[in-house]
Amino acid sequence: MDFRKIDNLSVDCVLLKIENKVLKVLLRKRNLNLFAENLPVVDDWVLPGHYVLKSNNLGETANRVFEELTGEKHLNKNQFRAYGNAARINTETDLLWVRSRGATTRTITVAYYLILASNKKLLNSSGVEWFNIKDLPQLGFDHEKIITDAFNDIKSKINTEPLVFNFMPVKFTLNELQTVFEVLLDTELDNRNFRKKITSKSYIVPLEEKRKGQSKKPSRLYMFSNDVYNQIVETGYIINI
Amino acid sequence: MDFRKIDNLSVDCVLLKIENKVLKVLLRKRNLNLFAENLPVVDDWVLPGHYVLKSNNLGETANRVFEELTGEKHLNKNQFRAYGNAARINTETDLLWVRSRGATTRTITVAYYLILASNKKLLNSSGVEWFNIKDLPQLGFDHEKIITDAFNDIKSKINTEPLVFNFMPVKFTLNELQTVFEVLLDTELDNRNFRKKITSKSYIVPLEEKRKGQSKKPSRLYMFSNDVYNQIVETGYIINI
DNA sequence: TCAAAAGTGTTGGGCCTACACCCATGG
DNA sequence: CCATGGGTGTAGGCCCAACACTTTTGA
Repeated sequence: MDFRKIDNLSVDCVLLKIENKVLKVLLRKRNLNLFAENLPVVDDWVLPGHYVLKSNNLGETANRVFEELTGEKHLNKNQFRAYGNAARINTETDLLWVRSRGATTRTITVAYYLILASNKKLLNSSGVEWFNIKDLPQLGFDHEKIITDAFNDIKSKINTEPLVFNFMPVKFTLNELQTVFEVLLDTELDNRNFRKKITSKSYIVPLEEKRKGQSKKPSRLYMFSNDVYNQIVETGYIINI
Repeated sequence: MDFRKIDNLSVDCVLLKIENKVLKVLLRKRNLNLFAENLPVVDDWVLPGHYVLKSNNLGETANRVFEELTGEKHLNKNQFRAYGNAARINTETDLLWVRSRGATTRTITVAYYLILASNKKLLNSSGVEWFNIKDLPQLGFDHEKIITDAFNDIKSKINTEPLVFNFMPVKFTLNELQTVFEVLLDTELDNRNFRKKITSKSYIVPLEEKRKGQSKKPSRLYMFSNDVYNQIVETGYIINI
C-alpha cells in the first residue's frame, strides 16, 4: 500500500439527500487564514473530496470520502464526469488554496455522486453542512458546475435506472416515493395514477408491515427488490413516470 | 503554450461509424520490437489517444486526436467516463509499452466517443483500421471495456438525445436513418410506423431535393435541424423509437 | 417489362390521463 | 367527533403496433 498522493488527481463527491421535500447537497467549509490579522483569505464552500492515493482506485477514493463522513461502507456511487481543463483552477483563492495543500494547479478531478437515504445520518458532520441545491452558497473551483452536472445526470437517468430508491430507506411508503419523484422532477404527480404505475412493477414489493405513528392512518410499506429488477431489466423494462 | 505532456493523464477516443449496416470502431495498431530477432513483443490494437499537454484541456486533446485522423475540426464529442484504477495497466505488454513511452504506469485516461457520418473518410489511415464492434481483435489495456462502455452510453441516450444524426450525412433518407436505429438497437423496425414517428418531428425537415441513382426510385432527402430541436427540447420533447 | 427500393392508411387495443370520495386512525 | 394523510375505480381519448400493396424508376 502506497499512501503517497497523486498530486494532480482528486475525486470529488456530490452527496445528495432529500429532506422535507428539498434536495440537498453536502458541502465542506473551506477556510484559510494566511495573515496574523485573522482575515480569512479563503472562506467559502467546496465539495468533499480527496486526492487519490497511489494505491487507490478512483472508486475506492470515493468510498473513502463517504466512509469518513458516514462511517459506512458499500454504497451506490456513480462516476459521471471528469474535470481537467488547464485553466480549471484560476481564481486567486483557488490557486492559494491548492498551493497551500502542496498540490499542482493543474489538477484533474473525477466526480461521483452518492445518494443517501433520507433517514441516514452523518457520523462526522464537523465542518460540513447540507445545502438546498437551489440555494447554494459561494462555491470554490468549478464545483457549482459539478453539482449542476450531477443533478442533470440523475434527472436523465431517473426513468431508466432505479436510482430513486437510493433516496429511500429500505422500507418506504408509496407517498414517500412519490415525493422523491416530485422533488427531483420538480412537478406534481397524480397520486392515483402514480400508485397504479408503481404497483404494476413486480420489483416494487408490498410488505405485510404497515407503518404507524407517522400519520393518522397506518400506511403500507414497500421495498425495492434489486433481484427482481435485474431479472426484468433484460427485457427492456423501465420505470416510466 | 506549454507542450510538455502530463505524464499520467491521457485521453482515449472511441471513433464510431456505421457502414454497410455494421457499427465499426477505429483502432490503432500497437507494435513494438524490443529485440534484434524481430520478435514483436507488443502486437495488438488500441484506441487512438494522446497524452494531455500541460496547456490543453481534455476536450482539446480529444479534438486533436480527431483532427490528426480526419483533418477536420469541430465535432460532437462526448466524454463518458474516466478510467484510473491503480492496477489498470498490469499486463507485461502494457507495462512494457507504457515504459517505452516514458509515461507512468499509473495513468488516468479520460474517454470520449466521437461519431462519424457514414460518408466521412479518414485523412490519414496509416496504422489504423475500422473493426466491427462485434468482432474486435486483441486489444491492449482496458480498451475493450472502454468500447463497451461507450456503446452502452450511446444506446442509453439514443431515445432522449439527438445522437443518431451524428451517424448521418447532413442530408439523408428516412430509410438510412431507420437503418442506423436498427443497427444501434439491434432490432428491426416497422417502416411505416418509423416514418410516421420521424415525420411528426418538426426538427426533421424534408427537403425539396431527391436523391437519384442510389436506388431505382428516387428518395426524398431530410435534414436534422439543431435550431428547431433546441427550441423544442425545452418542452420535454424527445425522439421515441 | 421486371426488379428493387420508396412510399403510403387504417383499425383495434392498450395505456395513460383526468377526476372525487371514503377509510383508518390519533388526538 | 373531527382532522389528517392513506387509499381507491372508471371512462374517454390518444397513441401505438400490426399489417400489404402501389409507385417510380433503372436496367
